[in-house]
Amino acid sequence: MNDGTKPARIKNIAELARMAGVSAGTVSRALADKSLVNKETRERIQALAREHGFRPNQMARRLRTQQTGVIGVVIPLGHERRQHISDPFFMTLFGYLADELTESGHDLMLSRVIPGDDEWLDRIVDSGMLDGALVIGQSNQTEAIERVAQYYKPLVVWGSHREGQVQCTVGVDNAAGGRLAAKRLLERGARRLAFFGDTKGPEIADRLAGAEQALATAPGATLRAFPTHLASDEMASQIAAHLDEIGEAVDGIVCASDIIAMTTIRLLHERGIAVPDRVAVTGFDDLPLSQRMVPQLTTVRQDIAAGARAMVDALRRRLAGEDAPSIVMQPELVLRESA
Amino acid sequence: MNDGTKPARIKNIAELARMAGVSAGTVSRALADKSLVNKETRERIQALAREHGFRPNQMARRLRTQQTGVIGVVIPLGHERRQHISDPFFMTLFGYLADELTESGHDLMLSRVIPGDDEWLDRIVDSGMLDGALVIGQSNQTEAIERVAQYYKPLVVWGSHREGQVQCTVGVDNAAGGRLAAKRLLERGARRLAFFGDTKGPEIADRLAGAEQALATAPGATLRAFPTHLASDEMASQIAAHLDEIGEAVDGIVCASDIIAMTTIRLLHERGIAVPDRVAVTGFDDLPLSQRMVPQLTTVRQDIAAGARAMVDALRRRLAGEDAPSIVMQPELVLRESA
DNA sequence: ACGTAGAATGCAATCGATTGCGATTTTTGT
DNA sequence: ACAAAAATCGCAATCGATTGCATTCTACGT
Repeated sequence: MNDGTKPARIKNIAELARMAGVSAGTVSRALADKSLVNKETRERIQALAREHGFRPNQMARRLRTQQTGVIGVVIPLGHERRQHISDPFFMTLFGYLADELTESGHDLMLSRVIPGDDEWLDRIVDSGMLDGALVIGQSNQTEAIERVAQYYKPLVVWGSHREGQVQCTVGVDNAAGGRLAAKRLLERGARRLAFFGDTKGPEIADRLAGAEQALATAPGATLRAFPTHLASDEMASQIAAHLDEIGEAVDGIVCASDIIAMTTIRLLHERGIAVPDRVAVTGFDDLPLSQRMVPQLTTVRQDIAAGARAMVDALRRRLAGEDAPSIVMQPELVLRESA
Repeated sequence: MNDGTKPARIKNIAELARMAGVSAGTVSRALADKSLVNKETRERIQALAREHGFRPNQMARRLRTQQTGVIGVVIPLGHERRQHISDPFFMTLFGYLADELTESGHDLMLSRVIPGDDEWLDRIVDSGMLDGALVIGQSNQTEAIERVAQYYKPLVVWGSHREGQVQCTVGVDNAAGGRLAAKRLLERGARRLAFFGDTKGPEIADRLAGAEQALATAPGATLRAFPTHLASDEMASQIAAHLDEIGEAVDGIVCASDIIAMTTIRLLHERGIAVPDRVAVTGFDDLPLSQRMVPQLTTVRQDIAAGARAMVDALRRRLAGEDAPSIVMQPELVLRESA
């Protein structure tokens, strides 16, 4: 700004080397601060680089060193095309993952998946741009993931763990979570339950299965499942339709996510149906917003921060060549006002 | 699976070339599906590649072609270190950006910024890994961004536009938004206003300034600003402290974000203070959740999807060498229940 | 049968940084 | 003062794909 001689832009190490009167190799070593090169020249070169704002080309460095420092975060959109990525749960998990990964010096590349393609994950992990990959949610792509997991080690998946599975998953016991929610409703005296959620992916399917198991303890109780999307616009109208169909016939609703629960409560409120007095509602996830709403949400807590830590930890181990096993976390019922 | 001869893993184009009995160059062209190579050999090579699951190394391709197909999305954490990234507004914007960018065939790399460093943005844009960069929020880093914008063209920033600024920004007119919110409260009859928000970044500062301007139209009205963080944990206790300090002395609150508004309403509810009857509250952003809460939030709408589109559009123009100007969108007051 | 347009492929340079190894200089030991 | 050890530094190969240019081969016209 204050001196007219703006330093010429340097485009590569060779050029800097010429300016400094040394070889490219020396510059490379100097910039890496290796003790192999003389302290004085090292500092001189570093100063020169700083002065000209030179930074070595990462692409070349990565090609040569064969490691990228980049972790891929992949969100499969098997069903529900749009807006999935805006889902607060994924976003929150993603945020924590970003925190953890940047902390350990990794960059982070986001990929959404083009549905209808069979080799999406292969393409991502074989691209040679990634040191490892994190898959957020299995959607309906469990087999595709399983296939890749057989040959690609540094891969960790958020989702349900099935017996005999090769892929390393981190997630809560969704069935247990479903049981907790339904049990709570039954204990409050509800007998005619509904389940709102899309069971095409294994995770939500497990939650429904858990809720059904809980019924066994309460003779005469019933449960009916209503497919409900996560994409926010359709969700509201779908839920409205469900509520109309249900009428007075339900006194407890197990929702597959906090967002569904939130919308359900709002729609019940519009219809003048008191929550939890006439109908009790449970959520799933325990997002931050669930304690900020009115009424506060009774929900099944997944510890997202802990989950993110576990995923990154497992990935780190796998990057180091160890063999990290799957982790199944136990969900926890958080009692608040809605049920 | 059904045949024991698992195809050997191919690691580069040269190897595939040897197998196919052609040169590396031909393989490269065949994989790129160039008509320059004979249709038969082309298909033979493609089939061979598919069979062995070979995919060319992106790092090498990018080094050679000098373009990465990757757009950096940068979130500066000038103040408020932790959890900023989990802020729903940023996350929502980020989600839309991801949608837009993947749609146009770009990958997307996320970087959070190490505060206290002066050259964070230089490091990112000079790394040679990015075709362009999107900065989400200026925080208190406006000067650093401005400096980089002077030499790095493919850069678009979400935030406030100032006169004479080089950086290309996309954002709403925050002052106008602040005016809208305050005006609404005043029209409802409120006279003693409060503003909840952290004015260290230019965006929130503009909102406060706008609210103050609106006071001029209402003689005798007052406004007091209370610094309020966005990071969710401290926010609640800060707001609680503000409410205690305020007591009965306030009848309208302009909140700098929907999240702040949501928490404020919840805390007012706990204290038995009716919203909007005793105290009216406005939000800012119009996040999806603001229409899902009880009471629904009266808020200043930023069209996040349109903003994301505008950012990507400006970036695309800049990548093509054109000179896209800043965009200031007009905010819109959404009347619902809270004010 | 011969020259030549045109199609198909090979050759080798290139992108920019890293690094093993050898060459040169400086320092140390006696 | 001389040999040996240590400190510096340069050379050149390497990572893997792309691409301009040269070369070979085929086919066609006359």
